[in-house]
Amino acid sequence: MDADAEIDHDAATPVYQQLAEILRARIERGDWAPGRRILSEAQLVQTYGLARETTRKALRILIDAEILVTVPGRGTFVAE
Amino acid sequence: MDADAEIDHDAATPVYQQLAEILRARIERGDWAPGRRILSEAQLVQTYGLARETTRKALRILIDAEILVTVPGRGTFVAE
DNA sequence: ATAGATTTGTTCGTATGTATA
DNA sequence: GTATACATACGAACAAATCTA
Repeated sequence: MDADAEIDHDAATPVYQQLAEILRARIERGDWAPGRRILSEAQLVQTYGLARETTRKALRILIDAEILVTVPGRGTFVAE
Repeated sequence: MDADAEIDHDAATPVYQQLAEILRARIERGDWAPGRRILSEAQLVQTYGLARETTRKALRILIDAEILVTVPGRGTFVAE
């Protein structure tokens, strides 16, 4: 999945997996350095035109992979 | 929506839309004149028994309609 | 002058209901 | 029937701006 790819609602791959791969690619590309805060859930919802739950499902994948860390009230950060 | 109406959690209309209409009616009735500060979010939460997010969603509708204006640290005001 | 309270702004956490593929 | 996706709603915490004692 390319970092600049857009969400394809008709694709066989679930939307939340697509978003997870897009974000993973953006992090690998260096859009956000380790320790930096990425887009908020609300911003991701707006940017990619998805529901919040779907966005969170994508984030969950990267959190489980220890690529991201979330901090309540602060945001979501690239793991260091 | 009447200015004295109460929130109906079982109605088809979302709660935040109900509150927006109640507040719109109260403003039209003259509960607060243009330029005056309305209830704070915390007071609205208490008065109508809603979550803050729901209250803010109602306010957002009236802000987008240019009926209300918010000022950080000061409050929410009727547009002039 | 500053410490605390108030108020809006932002953010993640959780749960439920509905619709669709 | 299950997984996916969206919308709504409540909860909790942190932050910044403003006002007051």
